[in-house]
Amino acid sequence: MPQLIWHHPEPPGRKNALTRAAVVRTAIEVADAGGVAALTMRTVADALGVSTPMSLYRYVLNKDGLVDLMLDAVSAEVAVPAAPSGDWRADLRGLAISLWSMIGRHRWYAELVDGRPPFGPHTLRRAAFLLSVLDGAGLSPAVAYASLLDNYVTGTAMSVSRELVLLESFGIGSTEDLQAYAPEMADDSLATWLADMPDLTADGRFELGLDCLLDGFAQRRR
Amino acid sequence: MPQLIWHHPEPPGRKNALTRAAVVRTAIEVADAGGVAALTMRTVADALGVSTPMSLYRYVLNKDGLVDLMLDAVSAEVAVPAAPSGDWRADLRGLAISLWSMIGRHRWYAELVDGRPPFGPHTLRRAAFLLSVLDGAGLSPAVAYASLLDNYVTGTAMSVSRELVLLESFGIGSTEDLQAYAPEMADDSLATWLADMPDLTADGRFELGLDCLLDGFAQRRR
DNA sequence: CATCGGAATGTACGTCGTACACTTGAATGT
DNA sequence: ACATTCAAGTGTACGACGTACATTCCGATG
Repeated sequence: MPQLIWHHPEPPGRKNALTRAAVVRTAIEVADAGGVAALTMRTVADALGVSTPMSLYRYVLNKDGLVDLMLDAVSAEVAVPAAPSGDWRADLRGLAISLWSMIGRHRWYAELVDGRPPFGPHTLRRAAFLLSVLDGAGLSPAVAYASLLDNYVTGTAMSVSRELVLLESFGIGSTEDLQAYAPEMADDSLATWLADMPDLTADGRFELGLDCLLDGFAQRRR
Repeated sequence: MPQLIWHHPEPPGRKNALTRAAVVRTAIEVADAGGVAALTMRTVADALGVSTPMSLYRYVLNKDGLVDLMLDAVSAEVAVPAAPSGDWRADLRGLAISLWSMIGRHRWYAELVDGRPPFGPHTLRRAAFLLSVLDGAGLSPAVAYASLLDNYVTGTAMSVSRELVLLESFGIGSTEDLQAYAPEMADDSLATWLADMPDLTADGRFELGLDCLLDGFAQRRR
């Protein structure tokens, strides 16, 4: 049974040693800059100025622990009101958009979050608020709606983030590029694909889907 | 600029050699049985009975190529009607559910699909049908709605699949287990989490969200 | 000033994808 | 029928990964 970082308090330091917070902060910077692929114990150690990755293990238990801490650290950036406002739809929308914009700053979040148990303190606090809003809105079982919402946000974010990586690594910047990769796309309705693309920002797509989902929620209250 | 497998036709074989189809089929079996983690050039080579992973490279170019071929091969399992039926909602629902159930048979699909460009022939055929249904339904820009739908399906599948892995690897099977991992969850509304869980199948959650989304679509036709 | 122990290091192992050189044996030309 | 060719499969090796384990270093304490 794997251990979780939440059971391992940071060891007390004697001098100006490394800090768990410093390790996590640096790891986040590394991942922000280079994506999940760049997040390596070695790169983080290098960025911290320590000479071997082994130094980090004292503070973060192992790489999964580091990831858990990173996930929870950026979770702290999503705004969680103290109590439901009474307008369930605004609360849900705000929560989702806040999560979405946090992920925009830390694209690696969407790729990592589903791979780890969601037991960090900030994560739990946000989940508690979400459930209470849903409960107050008469949407039950609340867990179902909560996971719908979260899955929608992280699923869309993941897809967008991967899309960006692909566009970049394959250098697809025009219709011609695309046709070079997929000649079959020239015919049929697929040709209209890119024609619609320009004014379709990721944010626009996200909010469209979010509002669709919330419409569906509205029709299922009781 | 990375090459794509679609530009590399299978090399002609002289005797009863390996086949691209055999490699892909075996790789799918490996991934079905052991998940993404088990999908290794070496494990596939072993399963095929060849002695080194290098033998596969003649047929699949590299691991990304193998993944592309696997993704497209299982894409062939989702039923794509020849033409829209006239009932856009039924068409969309059918397409989404068909994709969902395919992913149920090949859980690795959701984890890999967003990491590769979607240019396989079956994938393109399905996309073309999806776009034509959306176009006929007056949902435009069709690409936006198409990606919403696909992201919803794969996002939910990914989340469910990861959830299963977590449940298994952490052995969380009861409320007590959960509390052992996250003591804070005892208080607040979080306690109700597991209480609702029992009769919440993954399929149920999926269809609930799908219908919410489609409700939202319905309100946006023109 | 000696010693103790926590902090950081260095080395090493097994895994991954895959580059590259090599062997082997069936199909081909005469 | 035999020699030649070249594709199919093999073997070895490299750099990167996570991380186990033993070792060194150095500041705080007796």
